[in-house]
Amino acid sequence: MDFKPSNNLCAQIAEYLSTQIIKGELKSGERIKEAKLAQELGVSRGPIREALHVLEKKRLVEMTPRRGARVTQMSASSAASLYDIIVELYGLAARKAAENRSSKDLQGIRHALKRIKYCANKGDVPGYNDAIFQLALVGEKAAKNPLLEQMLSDLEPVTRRVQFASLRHRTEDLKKSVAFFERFVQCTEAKDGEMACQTIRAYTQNERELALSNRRAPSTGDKESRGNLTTHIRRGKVSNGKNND
Amino acid sequence: MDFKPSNNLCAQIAEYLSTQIIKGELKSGERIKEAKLAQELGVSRGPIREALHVLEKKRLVEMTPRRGARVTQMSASSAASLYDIIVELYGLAARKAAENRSSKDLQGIRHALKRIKYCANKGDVPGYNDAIFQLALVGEKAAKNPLLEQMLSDLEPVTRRVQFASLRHRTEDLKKSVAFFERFVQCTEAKDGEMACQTIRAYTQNERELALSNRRAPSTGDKESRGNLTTHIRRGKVSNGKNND
DNA sequence: ATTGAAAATATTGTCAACATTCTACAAGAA
DNA sequence: TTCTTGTAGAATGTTGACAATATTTTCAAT
Repeated sequence: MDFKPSNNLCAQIAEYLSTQIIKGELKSGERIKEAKLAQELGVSRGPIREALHVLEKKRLVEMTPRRGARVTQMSASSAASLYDIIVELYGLAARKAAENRSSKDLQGIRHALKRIKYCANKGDVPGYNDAIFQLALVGEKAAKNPLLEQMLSDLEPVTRRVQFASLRHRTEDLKKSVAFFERFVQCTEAKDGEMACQTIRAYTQNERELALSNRRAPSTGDKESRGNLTTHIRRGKVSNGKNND
Repeated sequence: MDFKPSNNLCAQIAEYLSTQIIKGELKSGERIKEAKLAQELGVSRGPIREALHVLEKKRLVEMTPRRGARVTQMSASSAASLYDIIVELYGLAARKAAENRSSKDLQGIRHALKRIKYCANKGDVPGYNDAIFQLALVGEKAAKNPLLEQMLSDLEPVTRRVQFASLRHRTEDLKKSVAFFERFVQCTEAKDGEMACQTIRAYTQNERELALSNRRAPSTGDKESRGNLTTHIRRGKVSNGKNND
């Protein structure tokens, strides 16, 4: 029922940059110059600046006072750090979700599971990824912990980035993951928080191993060679083509 | 060795507002108007805006697109949410700290413990609180997980706010906490991560009970009655008194 | 050729003004 | 009286310009 304000120029810019960083088109450690970006996007430096702050909050860029913004470095160790944390946080979320879920939450969870299975069978990896985050979303809502929900959603871009950087997700991996999710949903139906927590922890640990074992090229680029962008972001009704994220 | 750039006007403003919110001088749900603040502090709206974004990242204010910024609401349930999370996160930090600490880290940890005991014996509650966060700081560093370190330090203001909102910390509570910390340091010396984790989890759970049982008045103020401020923040070399945080 | 300082350039920090949108209050009709 | 609607005021979003600072380049001296 809540329509997007859809006006925030800075939110649009943040979204745009976020995608660029996750997909690796902006490389680790690459510098982001406000003036240049402003000119390229056809906006002023104010919104750019705010967008960079948003990305800093999501840990996709790092800003140093008089030194500007750089894309956050993604190493194997930082990926390990991330997984150490989300093992705990997703585990907590799973426990709380199983304990506190309403019947309506359960519906949403079952629906998300169905979608995951569908994509896994089809071998649709991007769809599968989106479905996973969809399940995470409804699960977080079911956990009835707003702060946790916010923290995990703040962490989502980094997680996506790590996942994108690892060329995993062969069909067999997908099938294995589906088993975890099925068990999680069973626990949630039974309101068995402890078991749900263990299941999701095991799943996340498994993800961790997969992500750490096969990673893409380091891509620690310092040069600013990146696909020249022609998509100018304008306020108003322009470039609102994709609203589903 | 790293001196603060210490120039950031917006960082100073954020620090100032942060204190105001933690101490309850800016009440829950109170609206923060950019123009008014800018005039009061004698600066432009730009830095105010950025400071508000920083506070949003630290979850002390909430910003809605065309609706401005408000001080985040602090209820009993949000305090519970917070503790659910930091039980996990501090537990993880404790385990990693015990496992990965260097001997130099151990020195810092022992030093912090000594300070905690000193303040607890003197009954110096503010000093005790600072000492606790000092221990947390060196512990987080010892854990060798930069992301965790950052997340916990982002969470510190909210934690301080919750602690301030609960009028606990009778001397007996302090003593009890000290016992936890002593055990934690023993575990860290022995590099027993599992035991360190359990200890800190138990401590945090205990803190949670204390914080939730005795809380101050709700203070859900909507009126803008607040001590008029005369401390003008200026850029340059003014108000650089404290560099150690 | 190398090193150092100083000028030149580039980039971020800050400001004041304009544009847009929300809120509140009042006036009028049912 | 109560609900709707229009207008005035206030607050935020955005912009371009100026100031302060970091980085790079240039040039001279060893």
